[in-house]
Amino acid sequence: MNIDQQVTYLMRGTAYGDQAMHESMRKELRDRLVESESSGRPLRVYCGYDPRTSDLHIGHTVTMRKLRQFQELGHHVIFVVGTYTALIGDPSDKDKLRAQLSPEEAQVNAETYAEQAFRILDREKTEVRYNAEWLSDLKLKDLIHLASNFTLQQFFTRENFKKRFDNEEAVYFHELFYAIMQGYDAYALDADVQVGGTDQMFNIMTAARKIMSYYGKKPNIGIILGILPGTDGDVKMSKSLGNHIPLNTTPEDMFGKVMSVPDKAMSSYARLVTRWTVDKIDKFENAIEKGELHPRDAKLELAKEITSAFFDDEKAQKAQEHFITLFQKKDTPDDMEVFKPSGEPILLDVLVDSGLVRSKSQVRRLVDQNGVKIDGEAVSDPYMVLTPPVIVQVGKRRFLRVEK
RNA sequence: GGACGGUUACCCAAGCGGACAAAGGGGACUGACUGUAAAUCAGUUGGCACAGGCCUUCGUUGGUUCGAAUCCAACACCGUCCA
Repeated sequence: MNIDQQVTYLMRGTAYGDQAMHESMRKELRDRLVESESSGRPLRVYCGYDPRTSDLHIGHTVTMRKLRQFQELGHHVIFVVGTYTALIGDPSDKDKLRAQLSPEEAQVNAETYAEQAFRILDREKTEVRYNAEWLSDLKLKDLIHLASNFTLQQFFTRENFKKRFDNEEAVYFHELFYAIMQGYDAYALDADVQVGGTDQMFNIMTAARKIMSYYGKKPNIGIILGILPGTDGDVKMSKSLGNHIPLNTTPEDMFGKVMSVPDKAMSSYARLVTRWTVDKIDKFENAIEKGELHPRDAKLELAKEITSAFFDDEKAQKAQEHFITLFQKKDTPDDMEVFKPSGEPILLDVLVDSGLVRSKSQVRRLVDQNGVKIDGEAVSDPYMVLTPPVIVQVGKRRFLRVEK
């Protein structure tokens, strides 16, 4: 790739919400890439991750994929685990105070976090750092100096703080440190580029750049990426909103969850979580728009790519077949859980004992709603005695093979 | 330190002595439909009991009352304002 192609590649999926800012970042990135090429010094690229959770979803991987791209182009990637910033909790994307995390919790999460990240990043080429390494050494006077770069007005023009302030909700003093600490990370790492979501705009574009200039460094370039919507297609993917696609799941589940994303969100998914090139994405979108590609087939393609990116081609292929048998042909899947009842195989007990349904009342409701099928036939009596081997289906996608 | 306000099911939130297993919304689940687990429409959403019914749940503990999510007291936690 030549420099301009690299710039296009690296700017893919970015969202600055402001054309001028986009242009200036594009230009700075280009200059820095040129400089790197002539000096032979790879750029130092980093992104920080909050170890608040260890259960990653594909929304978290948007930035990782971007880091991976830098890696492919030969730059140095630093994966920063915010063990120290986690003591505060990023207030950026919340209109509520976040719970603080103990150092022990943060550490445990951090390890599983990094482990999952290597499904995307090249382990050999990734430097993992914990920001406690440098932040815990800061003295009060350092903090005072750092803080002197910011005004309260800057913080309170940020929407999330302003909203809380106006609603007379608590805004804690320590929350203001978050941006400062993150800015210091960039300085301590001597970063050329910092990657983050649009919710990190202030932390990256204002805090980090200011602090770096303050210490006489060249400010880092912000690669601000769009936010991946959740499976509802509207709001940011997050576990607490229940619209997430976890990384630690089966290929079948991941495939199905992508299929359940509304059509309107397909383009965000294509840009943010696939390995497709800019060209490929353009073609993909055009084909849908012109009606050459059926939205259903487009989504199948998307789901397959995404599943394959996190697993592999073979598993993605299987997941797709599984999906088609189950939902398009409405057949039963090949592999399903097997349960061997201990006593008399009464339907009600089998469903509860096998863990397929939570309670007996729930089973009765499902039976009333025609939601329970035995070998494809809807059941009306929850007390019926099964004659194994038999296949019990609950709803559309829960199956159980009952054997003797 | 003072003055208020809050704590309700998975989440948000109404209820302010009996009609409360507790409105409404979100989520989730089921069915119909379809292009999919999309959209739309309908239903379900504490547990046990084949029904009547029983049991547990409205921050905690105690009290008032025939009867408490609702009233009182203490405690815990959360918040706002004043100092």
